[in-house]
Amino acid sequence: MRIFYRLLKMADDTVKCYLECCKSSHPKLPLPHNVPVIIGRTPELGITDKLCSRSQLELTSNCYKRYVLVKRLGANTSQINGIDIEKNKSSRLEEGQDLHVVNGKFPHRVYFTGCQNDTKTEKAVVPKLPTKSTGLTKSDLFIKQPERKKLKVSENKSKVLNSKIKPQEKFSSESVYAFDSPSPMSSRCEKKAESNKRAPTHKHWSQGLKAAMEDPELVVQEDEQIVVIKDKYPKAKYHWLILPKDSISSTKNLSTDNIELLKHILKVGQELATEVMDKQPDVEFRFGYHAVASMSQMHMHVISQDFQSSSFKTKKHWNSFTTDYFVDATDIINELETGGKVKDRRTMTSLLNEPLKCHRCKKPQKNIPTLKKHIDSCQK
DNA sequence: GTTCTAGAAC
DNA sequence: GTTCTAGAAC
Repeated sequence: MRIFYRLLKMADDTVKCYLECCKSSHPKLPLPHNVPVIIGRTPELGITDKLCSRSQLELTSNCYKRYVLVKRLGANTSQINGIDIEKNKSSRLEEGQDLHVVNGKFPHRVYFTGCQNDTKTEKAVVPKLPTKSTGLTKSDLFIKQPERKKLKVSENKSKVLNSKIKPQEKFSSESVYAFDSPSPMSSRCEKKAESNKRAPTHKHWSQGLKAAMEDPELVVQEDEQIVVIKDKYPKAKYHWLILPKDSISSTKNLSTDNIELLKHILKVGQELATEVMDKQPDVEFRFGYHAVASMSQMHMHVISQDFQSSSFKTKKHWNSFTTDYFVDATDIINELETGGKVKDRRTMTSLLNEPLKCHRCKKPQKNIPTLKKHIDSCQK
């Protein structure tokens, strides 16, 4: 037991957790290890939206295991990576995941710093805990936020990094979707964490696209609004993803403000497809979004309809691109233009278990190998 | 999202 | 026996 408490103390001494506003609307908020911190419609967070409860969420960090438990107390929904948190239930929030405090608004993230000796973190003195015994208020938790580094702005002109479009069968075997961007921890602490299997330093797999967006091996084109990447596991001869540079975790968080962006994404996708079809008129493309995407950071698929790829392996792969689970980009745009929001499609996940059938002739298929043979020859 | 693998299906 | 899949783990 003593060892257990010593380990907990070590975690508390060396790793600190902070809640950061993605829009920099307020200073970062320390989340002391294992101490529930309540956030909501308070002056400290700058949230005035009445749909947000004053006690919307209870956050309890685990600095040792590097995650935060998020319990929803408020009546309206909160989301982690676009997925609703049920009332009075706790969901796990990991570094890099998006936490929307209410109704897809007020994006925040958590991060963990390394040790106290780390020069990047030494200014971030963790205040005393907001317990009744300390008598401190929530505002006591706020501290001065270091100035953010300005990001480089891309050139205005669309930049084609790899204009020669080839079928996507020869990708690097490097793990592109594994998190590999710089950690805020110092190298000394990285080594320390690396040696501790129970304190993983990598981000959740669902954050892999964000790293992929910065990988020159994958990026084929970009402009000031979007990035086009090759899908690392293409499900057809041609399969790209187009992602906005602004942080938008899923289609569910879209508003009418994003209509022009969505039209731009579609236009870029259509131009890519046209480049292929000019040389191969028989190649067909679709442009769309998964009803419920697994990977964070909204992305539109540009995918040829041959489905000839060694990465296409499962019923889920097939149904995600050939049933209504694949939502045409034009449908998403229309929904925003007519209703101001995107339909909630969470119930559509059942489509992923539908029996296999050919997307052209609709003939049922026994299994994946049979389906693959069939679609190679089916002309409808 | 992928990988791995036990057990079902053949 | 081999092939295939679904679900757990990551």
